[in-house]
Amino acid sequence: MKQNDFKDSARVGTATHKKGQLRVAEIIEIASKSLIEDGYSEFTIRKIAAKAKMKHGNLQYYFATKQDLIIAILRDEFQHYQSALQKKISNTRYSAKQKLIFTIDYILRDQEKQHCCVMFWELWALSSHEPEIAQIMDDFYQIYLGEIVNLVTENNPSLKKQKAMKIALLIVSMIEGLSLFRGYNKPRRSYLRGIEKELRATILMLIEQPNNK
Amino acid sequence: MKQNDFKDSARVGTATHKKGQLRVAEIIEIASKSLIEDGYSEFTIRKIAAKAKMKHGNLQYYFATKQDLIIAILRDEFQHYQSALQKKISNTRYSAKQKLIFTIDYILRDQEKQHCCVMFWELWALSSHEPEIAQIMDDFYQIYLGEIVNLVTENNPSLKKQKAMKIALLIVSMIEGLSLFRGYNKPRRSYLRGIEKELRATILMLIEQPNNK
DNA sequence: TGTACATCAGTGAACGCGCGTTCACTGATGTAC
DNA sequence: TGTACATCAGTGAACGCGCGTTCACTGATGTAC
Repeated sequence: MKQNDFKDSARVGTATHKKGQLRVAEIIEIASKSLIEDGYSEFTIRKIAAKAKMKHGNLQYYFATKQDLIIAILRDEFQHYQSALQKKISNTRYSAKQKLIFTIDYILRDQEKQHCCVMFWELWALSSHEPEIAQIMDDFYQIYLGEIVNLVTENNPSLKKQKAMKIALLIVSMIEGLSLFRGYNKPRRSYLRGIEKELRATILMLIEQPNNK
Repeated sequence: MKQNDFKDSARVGTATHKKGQLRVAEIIEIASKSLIEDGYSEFTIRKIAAKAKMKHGNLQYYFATKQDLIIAILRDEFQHYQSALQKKISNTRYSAKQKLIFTIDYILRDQEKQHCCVMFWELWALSSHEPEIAQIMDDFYQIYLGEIVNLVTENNPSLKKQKAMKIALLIVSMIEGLSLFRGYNKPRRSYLRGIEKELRATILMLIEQPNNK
């Protein structure tokens, strides 16, 4: 069997043996780190192979094209965010309000990390020219929004569904937009001091408003 | 005089004669269009020169390096946004509240355009690895925020400065974040219907809250 | 436990290509007199 | 108005480089008997 039969199959990046699986995970980790730290213009098969201390021919045994690799990274990354978020929210030890606050705080803490910020910013930019990446982005935000909608209705059951979704959308927009100002490496301006408290208060205000639809 | 004396000077992209100035403007326009439509990975000196129907040697007479060109595009672009915004806001025919609403609506309308969306998304991504671009981004948002702070305090003079700035920051974050959901080419989900009205109401609610700092 | 064999993992070399940049040169344009 | 000359604008060819991808091949590993 010639190697490019492998490429043509849907099994790209999905090794069957343990060694291969570890290798795939290793490549994804190193490649995503490289993307974050060096930026997309330094994101090349050859540079990543070098960082992973392997020949680039070998890297391409696992990921036949550069596109396959970047897709794999993003899929992996946002699956992690998704499950971390869901795990946080499904924790039943807390009241609805506590869960809301804890979730916001968790996202805000994550948002300060280089890895998280840059990954999202790259996702947003890449999605405008790569349909497959746009799909990953859409999938992620549908789930993210869905979780926030649940938190919103749990905190104010009187809200109609459409209203709750709009509120959730504004909350998520506000949080994502905030990353542009308080994310990694952004200047620490005075008005950022206590912005988290202000954000929490605004979110609660949004949720607790009477359903005047 | 050798040509690269020109490159070394600070006059890159600033032709002295009319013909050269027109050429610079033409290049910037074509290059920014190219960046928006084809994406950053297609953004090369040679491709842009071809689109401008000139030899790439000639393009490099005006912009000595690729970096110079992208910087010039972004500077030019965000200067336009800035002056358009300021022009909108400095219009004194309207009341404070009208100005606020009109400004929000103006930004939201702009946000639906491919050019605007993609330009911002590229800016956000590029700024995390290019200090000079990070500077352009910071400059722009400082002015943007400043204008919104003015609108906020005009609409509620009782707000203390730090509070007004926090409110402005949340407003801008919410608007910028919304571009991820209602921007160019994003799926038209049902909860997006009327989100503009919801946003306006939320912004007014934020501004009109008593100063309980 | 040993062995034969299929598949997996890794190597090394080559390919053609487009890239950014340099540079000597030419032709066009503006300006000083 | 004409002319000489400096500067501006544009050409064409070349450079070395790193890129993504291909492929024949080898060595390592797992599995069936």
